[in-house]
Amino acid sequence: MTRYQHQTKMLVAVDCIIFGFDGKHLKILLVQRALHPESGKWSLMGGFVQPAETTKQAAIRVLQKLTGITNIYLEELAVFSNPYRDPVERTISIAYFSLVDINQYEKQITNEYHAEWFPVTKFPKLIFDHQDMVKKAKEKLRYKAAFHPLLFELLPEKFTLPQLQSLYEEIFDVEMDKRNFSRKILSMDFLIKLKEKEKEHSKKGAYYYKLDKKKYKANFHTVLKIIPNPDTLYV
Amino acid sequence: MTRYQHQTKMLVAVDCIIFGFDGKHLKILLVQRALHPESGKWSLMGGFVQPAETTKQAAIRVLQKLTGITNIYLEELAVFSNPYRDPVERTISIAYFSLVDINQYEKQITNEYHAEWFPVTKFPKLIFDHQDMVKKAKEKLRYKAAFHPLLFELLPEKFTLPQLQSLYEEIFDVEMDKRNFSRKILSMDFLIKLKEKEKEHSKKGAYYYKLDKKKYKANFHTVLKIIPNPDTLYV
DNA sequence: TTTATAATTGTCATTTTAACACTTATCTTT
DNA sequence: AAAGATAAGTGTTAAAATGACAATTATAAA
Repeated sequence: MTRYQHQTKMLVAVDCIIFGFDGKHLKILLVQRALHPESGKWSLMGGFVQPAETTKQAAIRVLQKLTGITNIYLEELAVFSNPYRDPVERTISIAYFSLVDINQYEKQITNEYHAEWFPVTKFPKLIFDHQDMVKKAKEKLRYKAAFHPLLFELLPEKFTLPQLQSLYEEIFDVEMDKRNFSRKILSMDFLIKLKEKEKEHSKKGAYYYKLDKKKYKANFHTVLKIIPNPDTLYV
Repeated sequence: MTRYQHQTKMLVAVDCIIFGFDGKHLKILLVQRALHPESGKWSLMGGFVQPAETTKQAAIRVLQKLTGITNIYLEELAVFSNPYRDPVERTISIAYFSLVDINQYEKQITNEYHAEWFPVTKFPKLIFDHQDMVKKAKEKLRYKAAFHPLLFELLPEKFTLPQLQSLYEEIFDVEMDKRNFSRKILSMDFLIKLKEKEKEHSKKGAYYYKLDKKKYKANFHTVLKIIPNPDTLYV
C-alpha cells in the first residue's frame, strides 16, 4: 500500500484545563503525574492519542479515567507544538478546556481519584508548558465570557444571581453593580426563576434560577456585552 | 534515554485556508495537489510538520513555498483528527486560516505558482476533509468579524468605506445601511481619511482610508457590534 | 424585639442604535 | 455644453440600552 515516505511521525497528546466554579471562586483541576519523567509533580490531565480515536475522544477518555467526569462540555483551546516541549520525545499536544460545576464532582474527584482543585489565582508549578496552557485557557475563558452566555456551562443546574455575578467578577477581576448586572442578565430572557431559595450564604436567601434551554439554544447567539469595558481579551 | 513505550506515533500535517478579498468579493485560495493519492485534485495548501518546527512554523513554510506569500496573519483554526481522514496513513491535521489582500498577491500567485483563487460561494470539490475545514473557517471568519476589527487584516493598505462594507456584507450575506455602517466604523476612530480617491468603481470616486495602527493596537479590544443581529455564529 | 447580613428592586440622564432619503461629484452620452 | 447616469456621501429622529446611583426587604441570630 502507498505510504508517505520520509516523513517524521510524532506522538500526539491531549491535555485538559478544567475550570470549576463552586459558587464563589474559580478553580482549576490538577493531578499528580504518574509517568516518568517528572512523576509526582503537578500537571494537567493528559494522555496520548490512540490509533483509532480523534483528539477530542482522547480528551474525553483521559478525563473520564482520571476524574470520573463524563459528559462535559469540552472545547479545543490550541495546539502546543514546540519541538522541545517534552524532553523525552517529540510530542505535540492539543489542549482542551472545560467548565464544570465543582459541587457536582468535588467529593468523587478527591476521593476516588488523585485530582485536586486549586484556586486559579494560586496553584503549584506545573510540568512542561502546562503553565502556558493554563494562561491561554484563562485568556480564552475571559474572551468567551465577554461575548457569550457560555458561562452557563460552568454553573450548577440551579444557581443564584449573586453566584453568577461572582463568577463574572472572578473571571474578569472587576466589580460590578448588582442592579445593572441583574438587569442585563435577565433581559436576555434565558433564565427561569425558581421558587426555591439558596440560604447558605445569606439570611434572606437568594432565589435559584435555571437555564431555559430552549430559549438558550434559540437565541444563543445573542451578544451580551456583560463587561462594560472588556480589556485584555484574548484574540 | 527514556522513551514513552507502546505509544503510537502519527503523521502531523498542516492545512491552510487562505481567504482573500479583491475589493468586492471574498475568495479562497486552492492548489492542485502534487502528492499521491488524489494527485491533481484541488486541495488546501498543506504539508507535513518537520521534526524541528512548530505547527505554525510549518504552516508559514508551506504557504511560502506554495504561494510565495510571506509575513501574513495566520490563526489556528482547529485540529482535524478523524483516524481515517487520510486513507493512506493516520495523519492529524492542524488547520490554519488567514486573510489577505488579493490584489497584493494575485499575479504572483497565479503566474509563479499553481494556486488559484475561487469565490467562496463556488469552488471545486476538495480532497479528504478539506471541505469541512473550509466550512469551519467560514464560520470562524463570521464569528471574528462580528466582534473584531480583525477584518482589517484582510484589506489592502488603502481601502474605501464601500469596499469595507462589501466585505462585511459578503461575509455575513446581509445588506447593510451605508449611513449606519460608516457611522459605526468611523466612530471607532481607527481610520485615517486620505486625500486620494478610488475611481474604478464609480464616477464620483470614493475616498481611501488607511488604518491608524497605533490607535488600532491601543484600542483593538473595542467591541464592535457591526452586525445588527449576528446569526449562525461559530461558537 | 433588635440587629446584622445579604438580596432585591427603580429612576434618571446619557449614549447608542436603527430606520430612513436626499444631495453631490464626476463621467458618459447626446 | 447640457442632460443623464452612477455610486458616494451625509443628517435627523425616535426608541432602546447603558451606567450611575441608594433605599427597602427577608430572614436568622442575638
